[in-house]
Amino acid sequence: MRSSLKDVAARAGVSVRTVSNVVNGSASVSEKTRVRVQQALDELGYRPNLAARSLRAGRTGLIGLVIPEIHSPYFGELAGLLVEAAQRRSWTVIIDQTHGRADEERRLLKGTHAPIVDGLIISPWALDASELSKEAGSTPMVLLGERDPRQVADHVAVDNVLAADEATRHLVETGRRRIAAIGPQPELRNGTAEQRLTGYRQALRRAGLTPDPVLEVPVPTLHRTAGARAMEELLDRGGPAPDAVFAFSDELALGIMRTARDRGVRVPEDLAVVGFDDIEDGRFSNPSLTTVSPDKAQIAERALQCLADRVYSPGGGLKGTVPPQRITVPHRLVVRESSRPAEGGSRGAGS
Amino acid sequence: MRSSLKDVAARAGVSVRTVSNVVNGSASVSEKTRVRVQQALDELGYRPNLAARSLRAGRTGLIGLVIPEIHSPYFGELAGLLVEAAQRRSWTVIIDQTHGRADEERRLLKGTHAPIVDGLIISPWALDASELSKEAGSTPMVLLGERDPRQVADHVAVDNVLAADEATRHLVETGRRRIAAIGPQPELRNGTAEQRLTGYRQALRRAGLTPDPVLEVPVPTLHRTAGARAMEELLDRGGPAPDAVFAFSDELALGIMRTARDRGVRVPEDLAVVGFDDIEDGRFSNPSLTTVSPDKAQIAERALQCLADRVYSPGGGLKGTVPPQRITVPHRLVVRESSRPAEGGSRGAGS
DNA sequence: CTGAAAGCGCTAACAG
DNA sequence: CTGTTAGCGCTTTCAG
Repeated sequence: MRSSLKDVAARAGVSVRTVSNVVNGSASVSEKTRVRVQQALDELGYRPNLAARSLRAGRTGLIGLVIPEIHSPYFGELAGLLVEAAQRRSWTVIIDQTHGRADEERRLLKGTHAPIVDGLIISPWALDASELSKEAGSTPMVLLGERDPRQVADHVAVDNVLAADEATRHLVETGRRRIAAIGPQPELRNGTAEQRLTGYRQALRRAGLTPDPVLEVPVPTLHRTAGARAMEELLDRGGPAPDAVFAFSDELALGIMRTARDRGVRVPEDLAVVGFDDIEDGRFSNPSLTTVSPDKAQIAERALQCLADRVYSPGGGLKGTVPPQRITVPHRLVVRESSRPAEGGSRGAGS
Repeated sequence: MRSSLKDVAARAGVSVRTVSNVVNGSASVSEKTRVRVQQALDELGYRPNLAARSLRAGRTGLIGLVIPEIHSPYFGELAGLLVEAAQRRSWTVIIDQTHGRADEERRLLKGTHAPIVDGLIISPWALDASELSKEAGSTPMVLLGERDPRQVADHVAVDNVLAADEATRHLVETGRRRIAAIGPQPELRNGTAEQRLTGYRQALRRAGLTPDPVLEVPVPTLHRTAGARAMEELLDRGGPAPDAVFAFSDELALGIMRTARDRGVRVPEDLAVVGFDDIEDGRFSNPSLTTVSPDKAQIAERALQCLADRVYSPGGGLKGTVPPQRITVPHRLVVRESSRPAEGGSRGAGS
């Protein structure tokens, strides 16, 4: 059995109050007793009981991270960064996956963990912001990469329109003309794909090109398989082949490159490819992948900052007095082999 | 403010005891009062306070997952599966990363979360089993992929010696003779790399080949970069070039293939490559990667089963009466393009 | 079938 | 500077 404050107090011949003070440094304790108590603490291997502490404090020190899937490279990297940022603030992270399903998003917000976490960070796919905030009740919540017209919660995201515009412009500037967009997800309530589509079209128009619906290929998921399949579709449609693709995620892009290879389409000579997310695979793929790189560390840091602002402030709850924030995190375009102008072929390491 | 049992009781005009019974179905309640209480419950949107419940029960419903890094593809996939398996048992998972550092492994076991979790699943790199069990104290613990001569804790792992043997044999059978092993990690206390090396040598000897120390390249980590660097080293050493590589992880293998490409070494024609882990990237890489595929779902399931056996049994603690188990999970060799006999070239999808 | 009350371990208000 | 004690919300023993 683990020893409690009472046990330690008995052993040190002081009251629990004093022991508590020593443990937390909450009030001044005479050096003599402090040493004695510390010794008893060590001897008994005292560890505070978190449940009791939470019950008292009304806070658990846990925050929930709700994402579509842990094993996806993008969310995996993000989750890792969030766990570390949380650690710095003495928070512990509970991770849950929704697989992008509405019922799971709903369940995780209200049912399973809402009562136990101090706050939530969620990357929603199926639910829109107002429904999310309804489910979350009064638990402070930060949305990742979600559009929220009515501003009901805090947001942290890159400027998706701008980023997609830059990616597309890069393709235009390297001489591409039939630029496809693989990644729109009409069924999702998440605005991300929509924003990237907007940026893509915007860049085309600015370059004097007309967006062609045939070149906009929707996908059911952002996985490699979906990318591979979408590319097959695109090639099978007949008509003039695309000479570039802007993929809404790196995973899609990797699937696209796989299909290209299977069909004898050379990347980047015949087809330039740009992805989004800057996952590690893309740095080592063959060819290496040009991509939009969001500052993930900053996403993690700012999201936690938002939560902290609410959890530790009096009127901080979601329905409290702290106004919802919209935080835009920087991104940059990383050019690698998959979109290099066709001069040196595909051989050779990227810089 | 969230409503408590007392609030509900007051509203329904009954005692807290009765409300508690309705919530938990723990004793029989007359239909009439049950309905009345249920109504009060709904009206107030009652949610049990987990902290209080844990304080009472002495259990938190949380389990800790301690892995080197969340964002690695292998651990990401495993973490996802564990979270789901835990959900089925009404457990919630806390994930922490050690980056393979001894101090982090120690800290996470004893300091930060040990007091709050009901059990631990750990994939150790830096600490050996007996030190781990010392740090964990009496918290039930399951080790993933770790050798433990003194059997101080439960284990779940594939048969690494056998798996490495099979992978190497496959290379021998497709006509390779100078087979390198990239992945030994002498500094790590984790026995995994060592076991894979044993299996590799064993297969070579059985085929009448003599293990050559020059072909055994140690690595500092299991990342792509380390693989790329190790391959460069191997090629720069001079002497006859290897015609195959057994990499101790898929990530290493992907780095190796990257270097091969940069150096003009064709895979699989000039160099066959086999990895370990069966991560998703390997299915979409160019060429696709032959690998040893451990049954990850079963690893997750069995690990949780072990924990459940201890947490829910009277003498179940780590130092209790339940004897430590050693569970071996199945694996299979998945042959893809990277090790195909050099006949059809690298073009064409793998089956 | 239901009520009263003890107590899980901790913190903090109140005394001394 | 330190002891005493109430009470966080819940489960459960003991009565009725």
